[in-house]
Amino acid sequence: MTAQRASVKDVAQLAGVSVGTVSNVLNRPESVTEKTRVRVEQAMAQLNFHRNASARQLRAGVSRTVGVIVMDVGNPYYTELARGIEDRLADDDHTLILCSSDEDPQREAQFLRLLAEQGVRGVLVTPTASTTQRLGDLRRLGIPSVLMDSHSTQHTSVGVDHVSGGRQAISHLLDQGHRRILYLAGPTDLQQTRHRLRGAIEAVQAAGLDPTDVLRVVNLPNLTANEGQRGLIEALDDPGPAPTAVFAMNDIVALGAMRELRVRGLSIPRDMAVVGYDDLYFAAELMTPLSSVRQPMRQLGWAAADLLLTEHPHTVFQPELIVRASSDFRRP
Amino acid sequence: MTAQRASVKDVAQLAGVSVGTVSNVLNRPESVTEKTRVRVEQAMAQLNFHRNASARQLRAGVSRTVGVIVMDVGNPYYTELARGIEDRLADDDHTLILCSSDEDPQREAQFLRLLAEQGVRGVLVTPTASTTQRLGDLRRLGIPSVLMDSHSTQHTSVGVDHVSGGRQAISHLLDQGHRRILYLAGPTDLQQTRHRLRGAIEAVQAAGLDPTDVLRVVNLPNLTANEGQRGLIEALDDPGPAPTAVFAMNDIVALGAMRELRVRGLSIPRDMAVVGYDDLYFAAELMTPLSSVRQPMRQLGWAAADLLLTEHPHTVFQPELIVRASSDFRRP
DNA sequence: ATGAAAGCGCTAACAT
DNA sequence: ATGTTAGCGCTTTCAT
Repeated sequence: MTAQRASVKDVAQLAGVSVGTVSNVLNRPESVTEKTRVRVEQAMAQLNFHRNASARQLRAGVSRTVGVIVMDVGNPYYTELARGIEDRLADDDHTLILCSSDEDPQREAQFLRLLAEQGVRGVLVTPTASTTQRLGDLRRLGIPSVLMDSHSTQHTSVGVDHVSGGRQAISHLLDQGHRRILYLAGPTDLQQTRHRLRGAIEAVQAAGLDPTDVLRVVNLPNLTANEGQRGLIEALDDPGPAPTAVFAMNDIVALGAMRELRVRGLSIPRDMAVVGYDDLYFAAELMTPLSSVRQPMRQLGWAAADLLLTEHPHTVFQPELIVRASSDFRRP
Repeated sequence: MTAQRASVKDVAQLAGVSVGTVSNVLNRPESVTEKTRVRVEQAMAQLNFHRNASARQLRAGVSRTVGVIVMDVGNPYYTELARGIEDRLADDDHTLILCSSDEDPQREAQFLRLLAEQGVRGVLVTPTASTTQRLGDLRRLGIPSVLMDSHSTQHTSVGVDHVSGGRQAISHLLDQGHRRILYLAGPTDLQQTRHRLRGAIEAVQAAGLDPTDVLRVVNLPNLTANEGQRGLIEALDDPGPAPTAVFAMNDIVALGAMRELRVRGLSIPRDMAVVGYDDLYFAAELMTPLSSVRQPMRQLGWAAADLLLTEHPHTVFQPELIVRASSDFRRP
């Protein structure tokens, strides 16, 4: 009763053909007589045959699996990205192993090793700082990779223009009359952090102001709600003039910041305006609907997978600021 | 310059030993002289050797990968579940392939086939209706499976007591004076849908009331915010007395329902109380903080993986109602 | 302690 | 159109 896995050999035997013919039915059905094909297929069904992917890949040398490493699977932003990848991969009958680095370079390295051992067809990564070097190792193993949500001259990548995103957010806040703005940023070794800062600085300069007067940056080690809350506390408890607006690295960080504002009885956006990033699906439904910079994550994922499979180059995607109540107030 | 993957053979050659010895270094390092071990390890490092998981698995017959199929990776509830699984698997050096069935039995079947071909060590599933039969096929292939967030006498499973969850939610609403309650449910073929309904009915009966008077059920084909909104529209546009409270299948459905209430200018909880399910991390930060039934998803995932690996049985987990503003109003 | 060799299931090149 | 067979990289006896 413990029927083990049937192999091509078993199928061949039952169908009264050779293993080569079974393989042909599997891979080149047109080269097989209708009659024998049907017979083999019946044998397969009868034995509940599933081809052994390990053996197949060992022989063929290439797998139909792609590794995807995102910074945080708990963040809907990244699952949406994964969805886009999956859409594209499904078209070519590939599948995906999804890993969450949790922004931890060690975990990331661990996963890269695992994926290399699995012999994946390629790797798609939203990189942490130290990623790029390790991808060189992979490439030397013949495993291509694509950076997502990031830009690199050394590696293929699909990117979003984070400079533009930062510029849009800060321009908007400046337009609303803010002159002291807190940037709740990620770690500085994250490209997104730096690019958005650059955009922020550009926006301030374009308004004829001095960035060092206007911008205050707090770098958070993790992009969680708790960290966002902690970052805001740190900034508010600091002596000196308090900021009147917050630009958060993502909506989850913004969520934490807004929580703290509520705890302190500060009104959003009158006492403090807030702009997030990613425009997650619940942004519009928060206690104060959250302004946010929307990114086309699904398309981005699609493009990344397409780039891996076909090497068609893709252009840089553009983010778009969505203004909602959390920043919709013009300071006198 | 196109250095291909190094194999044990290459390592053996460089180290001047046999492949068997290399394998021993990998799998039984204690059976090898310190001196040769070091030499082999150096050779590995020099060649950037990664063992080929396909070959390894083909030979060994078992893989260190576990398949996980959840209903919707976009829902943080399920990614939290996946985190729990991963926690447990990492302890035994296993990894996970994460798949999202999107509540589509066809997709689910597709993934099960894929996982079988990959020869995964086991499969963990949050099942749709038709799952259980297909798991029989897997078992016949020697691949064990564990149902999560569900209960079955035919399969190993780790469950949450959804009857209790439904009972807690409805008892609370009855306590608040509600006598016409809308249950925005999932498809009836989902066990969770049925169990929570049973709990709801028990609660109504325990209050000495007639369930058919009190409860109105709308089954949603998909558990999305848009469906939740649509379901509420359907119920509100229905002639006859409108409900005064909504019990939603999950927080995302609740989100959609609350959106529609806002569109209509109805006040939560005065005009309509809302209770969700899962207690997602943003539930407390919504426009009206959402009451919700919290489930210990991370522990559940941990238990599921533990069950697969060790066959230690686990008890049924208990949900807990968290009351917030969305239902915190006693009707006169 | 180390080496030699068989074989896991499959594919593809070659033979019939 | 179908059969035969070598070999992918690894682990695991069995010798030495």
